[in-house]
Order: sequence, then C-alpha cells, then structure tokens
Amino acid sequence: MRTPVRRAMEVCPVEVGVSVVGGAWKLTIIKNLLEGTLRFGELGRLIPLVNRKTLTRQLRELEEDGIVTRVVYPEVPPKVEYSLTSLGLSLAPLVQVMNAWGEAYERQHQDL
Amino acid sequence: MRTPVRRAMEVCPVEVGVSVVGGAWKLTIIKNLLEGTLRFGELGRLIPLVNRKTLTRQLRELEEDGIVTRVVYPEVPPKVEYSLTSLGLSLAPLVQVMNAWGEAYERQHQDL
DNA sequence: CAGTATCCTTCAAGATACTG
DNA sequence: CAGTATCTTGAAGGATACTG
Repeated sequence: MRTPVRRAMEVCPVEVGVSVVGGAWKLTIIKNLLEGTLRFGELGRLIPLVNRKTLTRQLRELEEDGIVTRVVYPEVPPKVEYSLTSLGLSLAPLVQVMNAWGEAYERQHQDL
Repeated sequence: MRTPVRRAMEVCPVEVGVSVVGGAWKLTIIKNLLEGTLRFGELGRLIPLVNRKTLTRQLRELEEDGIVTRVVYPEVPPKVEYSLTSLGLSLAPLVQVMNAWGEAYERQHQDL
C-alpha cells in the first residue's frame, strides 16, 4: 500500500479518500473511465493539459491503489487499455458529488 | 481566488473540488466543523497529528476559498472561533460520501 | 491562547528527450 | 503507441522558537 494512503488511515477515513483520488488529474481520469475502457492515448487526448509522464505516474498509482486495471496487448504498435476495477466503479457517487459541487462553486465564482 | 483553484477550473469541475478540499487535513477540519463551531485549540486537539503552523495555513486557505469563517474575539487570552459558511456546509454530502468510501477502503485493506 | 517567523525537507509535477 | 530516463522546479508541509 502506498505510504500516503497508509498515513491517511491513521487519521480519518475522509483523508483516505483524499489520498487515493486527490492527486492531480486522478479524479478526472476516473471520471472519464466511468464512461468505459480507454487507451492511454485516448486518456491523454481527453485531458489535454496533462503530460505523458504525469499521466503514466497517476495511472500507476491508481493501479497500485486498486482503482484501475491495466491491460497490455502484445502487439505492434503497442496497445494498453485502462479500465476501472469494482473498487474504482464504487467511486462513481464520489465523482458525481464532487462534480456537482465543483460546478456550483464555479457558478458562484464566475465573477472572480 | 487561489491559483490552484483557478487552474482547476480550466480542467474539470471535479478538480475544482479536489483543489479546495484536497489539502492535508482540510476535509478532516471540515468534517469536524460540521458538528459546530470550534476554537483553534479545539481543532488542534481533534486532529492530534497536525502542527499549529500547518493548521493555521489550511484554515487560512479554507477561509480564502469561502469555506470557513474566522471570528476573533478581542480578549486576553485570545479566542478565535472557526465555523463553516453556507458554502462550507454545502460540502456535507461530499464529506459523507468520502468518509463512507474511506471506511470501505479500510475494511477491504485491513489485511494489508 | 492563537498565532508568527524562520528555516528546512520532501516530493509531486512538469519539461524534454529518448526507446522497444 | 505507450511508454522511460533524466533533470528541474515549485509548492506543500513540518520543526522549532518566539510573541501580543
């Protein structure tokens, strides 16, 4: 288990959630994967601002945390597909609530 | 508006939520404040692992993001009370979902 | 009591270039 | 196509000591 997650477990369940989905782009990745399996490049195109290295790192952590599954097809050119595990799918309500709250926040602050 | 929040707005509403509540201890602070107004020292005792400087910083950011209100009583010794704004109270469902998910995660991983 | 001030460490994240 | 390797940077968080 990753160290940040382990530490969060010492504190409070809410911190566990934050430590798993709180990394940059992670919740956006999960939100996109809730629509279905995606290839690495597709994810990159859906999240234009992320660079490849960071995307890889986040996906690896999500894999280690049991949120996503990575399937490598031994082909040329390579093909790698990412999908949510059942644990990852269980984040759907969280994504929903977070998305709604974020939208409300944006509405209240469009006049920054 | 804080830079991380502004940047998140360029990306996805879920990232806005993460950028507001994703800091260390922030969601734990909010969870405790959902029970009612608390003094600085009380918060510190409810979150034993946090140090004062960090707690101060997180509270200031939450204040800047419009989540908490800080009331200073001009007394000796000083007394400062923190409470949630209406925007902060609107995080209750998020805290609830995050807490439940974190608890489930812990149950699945108690055999690390 | 509720902070600041100062200093320090770590690490997340990104830029860039290369590869099987 | 889907990565690694290497390097750099900035910000987050913390330790400790002091203060109105």
